[in-house]
Amino acid sequence: MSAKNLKTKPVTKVCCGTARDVPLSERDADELAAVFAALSDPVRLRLLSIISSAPDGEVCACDLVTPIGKSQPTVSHHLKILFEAGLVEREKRGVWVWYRSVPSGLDAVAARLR
Amino acid sequence: MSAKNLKTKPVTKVCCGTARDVPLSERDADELAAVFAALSDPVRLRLLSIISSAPDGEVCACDLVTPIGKSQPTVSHHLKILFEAGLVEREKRGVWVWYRSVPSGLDAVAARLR
DNA sequence: TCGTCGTATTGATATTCGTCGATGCGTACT
DNA sequence: AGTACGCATCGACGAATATCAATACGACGA
Repeated sequence: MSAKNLKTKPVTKVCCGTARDVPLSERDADELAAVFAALSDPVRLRLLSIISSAPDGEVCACDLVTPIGKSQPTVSHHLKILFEAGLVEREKRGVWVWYRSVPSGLDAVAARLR
Repeated sequence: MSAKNLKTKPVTKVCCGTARDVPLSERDADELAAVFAALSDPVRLRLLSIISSAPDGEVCACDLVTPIGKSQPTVSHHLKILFEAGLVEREKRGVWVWYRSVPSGLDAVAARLR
């Protein structure tokens, strides 16, 4: 027997609830999970951290390989994942590619945790 | 040649910085990544959502299998991951196990995104 | 038009992860 | 004791992921 029968039926709120008042739809859960997946790797968190803490707000990809301590293809791979998740943006200037963080990307995630 | 040489050297702040002023250490990155990994699955996000939005603040595990639409071992597996990440707590009462969300767990994560 | 340099992509491999059937464990009821 | 039920664990399998060497792509300079 389900324990649900031992309690009064929960009242469904119609509108104006916060994120914690109504369960996530499967679609929303998929989208949120995709962003969290992009944040679930220590290398990507460190990349994002280095980029976000840059004095100029941007970092050349060439300056990311050494501090991360992984191969260039690996760093490029992680940067691509961050980019596709909307957490960083990139701009090619000459031979170099410069990465900037997208604050609204993190803010959107943080907002859904409250 | 590194692009770093084309710019003035960044000034290192000594204290009182926010999370975005100083890059994450590898240890911190590992810890943060572990929590994000727990949040990177749609099933776990829906479980957390259902538990957080419960009127009584707690949900019996027996009432989580059907809405999730996965097998009982799978749901149990995901609940274990949420538990070990410090995102939910559990209490066994008789035959049933009741799950509650741990708001401070999510708050700690949200705080590190700002 | 070469050759060089920075970056992205490809291919391959080892590891991790999500899922479920089967099983074990503990509790409650008869 | 014996049965039934809820939950966790185990074992196995397919899928996804992190990593790197090799290579391709583009832009610059000689």
